[in-house]
Amino acid sequence: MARLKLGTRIRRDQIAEAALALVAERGLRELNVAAVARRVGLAPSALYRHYPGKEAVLDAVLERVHERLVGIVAHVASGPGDALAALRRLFDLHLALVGESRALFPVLVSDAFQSGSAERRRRVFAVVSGYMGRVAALARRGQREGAIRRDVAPRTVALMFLGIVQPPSMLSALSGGAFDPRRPGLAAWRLFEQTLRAAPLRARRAPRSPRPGAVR
Amino acid sequence: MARLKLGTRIRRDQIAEAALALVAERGLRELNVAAVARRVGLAPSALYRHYPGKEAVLDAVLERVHERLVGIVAHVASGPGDALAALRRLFDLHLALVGESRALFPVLVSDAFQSGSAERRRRVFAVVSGYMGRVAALARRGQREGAIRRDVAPRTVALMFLGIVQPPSMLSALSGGAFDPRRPGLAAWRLFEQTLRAAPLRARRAPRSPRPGAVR
DNA sequence: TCCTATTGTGAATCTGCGTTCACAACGGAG
DNA sequence: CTCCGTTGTGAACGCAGATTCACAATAGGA
Repeated sequence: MARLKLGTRIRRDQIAEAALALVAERGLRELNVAAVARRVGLAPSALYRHYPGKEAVLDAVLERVHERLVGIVAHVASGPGDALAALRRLFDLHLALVGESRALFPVLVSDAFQSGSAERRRRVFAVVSGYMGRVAALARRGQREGAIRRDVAPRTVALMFLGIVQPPSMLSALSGGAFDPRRPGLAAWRLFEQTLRAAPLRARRAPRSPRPGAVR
Repeated sequence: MARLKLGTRIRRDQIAEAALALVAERGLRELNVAAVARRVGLAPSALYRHYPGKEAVLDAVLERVHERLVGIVAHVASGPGDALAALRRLFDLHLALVGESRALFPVLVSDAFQSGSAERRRRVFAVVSGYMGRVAALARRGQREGAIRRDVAPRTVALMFLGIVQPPSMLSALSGGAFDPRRPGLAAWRLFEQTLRAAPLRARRAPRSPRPGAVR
């Protein structure tokens, strides 16, 4: 083994990064301490100098995914155009991520389903709802800008956004890449986008009355 | 242990049923041969008289879930009303199932993500796309009936349907029941339903020309 | 009733994996 | 240069769970 000695701050980073990459490349099944250690260039036992155990490593991975998701939304939101354009970019980014990282996000959610630990489920739940909260905020901005109809709750928009992204991702990951999520995903996206825009056009005719079809 | 001796046909059924129930109640983590055998009233070793191994049991469970899904769609499709009403019932059934069976379906999908076996992934993929195919067929019927707009590919409808159902299910399962999928799910559904109905009304004005907003 | 294939049992085995431990090597502070 | 806390190592331990095996009990036909 490499006899290099590094500070624990650096090692923690390396280990989390290696674990993240392993999950992305080979799935959670392959995530054992031995594999992570090998990837970093350490003996398995060395890992315990920097993390109390495997669970803690997984927590660190989850934390990274969380940061990544938050970062992506922030990046997309700060780009040009209205909120709807930002959502579209988010959609593209999401599908691209699935292609290169083997549905890392669904994989972590999957783990939460199986892990007996209620604590881990709570954490994953927090990450997902945090993400949805940010998407909802983007939707709210879109409503203020007039790009998105106002008779839909921002949370509903976020939920549906997730619904547009998730199934294509899932199918792509399940098929091992044989199923290309771009095409069917895009069709669903177009319909979604069209739906989000639709109402304001009609709303101009009857500006005030809360129409019976309103969704809240 | 119960000294009862039964034919292998019956035992296979019992074992698959017990495994299915275990997954639904406690998740995949708890699905070990010992637990399954205990539930059937057998010693763990007896299980191997009827299945070659644990993998085969899981396959049988997947098969049952497949049958159940197909059955649900068939049941819903044979009910009263148009295809849109049937889809609505399917939506309700799905959410109800999540409540009582701890997101059995996502759990199996989750397993496929983690299982190294490409064979299992293929099987789960087949089940999911089979299900989607049937939903698409329902959507096609809806288009023939005039209940669903015709400028959307049936497969896109099926994909979006899955997208409407999946996120609420996931959040509910993750939160351990604290998150009630009914309310936000229903809001998304209403928007979805409204979207599916919308176009034909506008199409009457310009019956022929493939409008630019058409989604295929 | 007896016989035999089938089904059931408990103990033993095997394996993968997380974790611990006693000891060695490193590297910066003094 | 020396010392000591930090980091790294290989071997060993413990455990959980799948699988095997030699043997016992059962059921149904001859």
